[in-house]
Amino acid sequence: MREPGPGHNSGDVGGIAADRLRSFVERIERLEEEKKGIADDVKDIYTEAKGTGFDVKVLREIIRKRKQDREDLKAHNELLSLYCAALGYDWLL
Amino acid sequence: MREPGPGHNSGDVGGIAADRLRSFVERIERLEEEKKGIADDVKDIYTEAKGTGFDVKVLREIIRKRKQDREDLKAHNELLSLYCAALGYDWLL
Amino acid sequence: MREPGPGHNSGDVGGIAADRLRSFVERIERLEEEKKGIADDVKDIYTEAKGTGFDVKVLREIIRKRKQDREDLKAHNELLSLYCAALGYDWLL
Amino acid sequence: MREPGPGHNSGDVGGIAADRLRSFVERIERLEEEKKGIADDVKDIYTEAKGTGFDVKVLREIIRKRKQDREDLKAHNELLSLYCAALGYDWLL
DNA sequence: TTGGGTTACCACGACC
DNA sequence: GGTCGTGGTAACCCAA
Repeated sequence: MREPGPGHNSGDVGGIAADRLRSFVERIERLEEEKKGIADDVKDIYTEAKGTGFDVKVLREIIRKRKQDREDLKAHNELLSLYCAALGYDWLL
Repeated sequence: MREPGPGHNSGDVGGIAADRLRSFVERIERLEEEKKGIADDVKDIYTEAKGTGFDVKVLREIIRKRKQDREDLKAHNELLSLYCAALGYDWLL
Repeated sequence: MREPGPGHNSGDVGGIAADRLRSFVERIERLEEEKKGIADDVKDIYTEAKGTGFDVKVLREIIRKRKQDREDLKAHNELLSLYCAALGYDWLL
Repeated sequence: MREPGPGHNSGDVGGIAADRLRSFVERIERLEEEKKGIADDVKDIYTEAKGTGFDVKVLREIIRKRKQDREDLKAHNELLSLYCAALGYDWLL
């Protein structure tokens, strides 16, 4: 059949590469699913921690703080690199 | 050593199961990293789609709408039409 | 007093026009506060609209779309239709 | 004319209180405009500061840090209130 | 069980 | 094109 029925267009449709487009959609949705799975795992861990008697809110704060510390450190290092580069002190890194 | 040195507490500290807590933190941070990796992959796909000539914003809208419940989407669209009609904003649809 | 006490530098400090800088900070923070106040007012209106029975999400969508350029909106909608047609996702519109 | 022409509905339309709805839209858009005006003012100040020789990025960081300090302080005080309430030490505040 | 407040994530737009 | 800041949406938690 040269003209696929409704619900599944395989060639160009209105000048659009339908297959290509569908492929993008599927790849993205597949990854989004994976991501959601992981997010659920994280949630489970928080739940488990709570069940063990830990305060979830505090735990979240620890995770958050650690993350921002890492980011600050990263920013710091980048600045350092920048300055060293500007000063010709690359050997210092 | 019964009293671990600073920087690495292994037993109960102030009545807290430090190992346990550390384990939670590490598991969560590990998963968060994975999650970020996937998010980056998704971003790459959007970039690729853009390079192929697709409109990323429209693509995102399709992905977003597809993960909504069909009934909810239908109800939302109808309400939107209704409001626009009431306001004389039909050009907006 | 040539050497202002700690906590309030009025002249040049380390070659920096401290007063000037402080003035900028204060003016900005003042405006930011105003901005926040208005943002809160907006939120209140949405709440009020909700209380009157309107769907806030739809209302937000109208506001959002109205501040887009008409031509851009038209182009976007057309592209969306096109993609959906190509994918057989017409139910999504 | 009891039936207003297209573009301006004043009574109930499709069971919708059009006037009410339009009023919400207008109030919100009015405030959003004000907000934008203020945001522009802020931008101008940054521009002015830049013209005076200040590093805008650093200035932004100062504003940001001060804001988060205020928020941390707020959080701290709330926690303090909470604990005092829990302990019956309200007189301490 | 649901509604409302809070929080975190994510996408969009502005600026550089 | 890359970054930053902001706004919206959805998830989670608590209270009723």
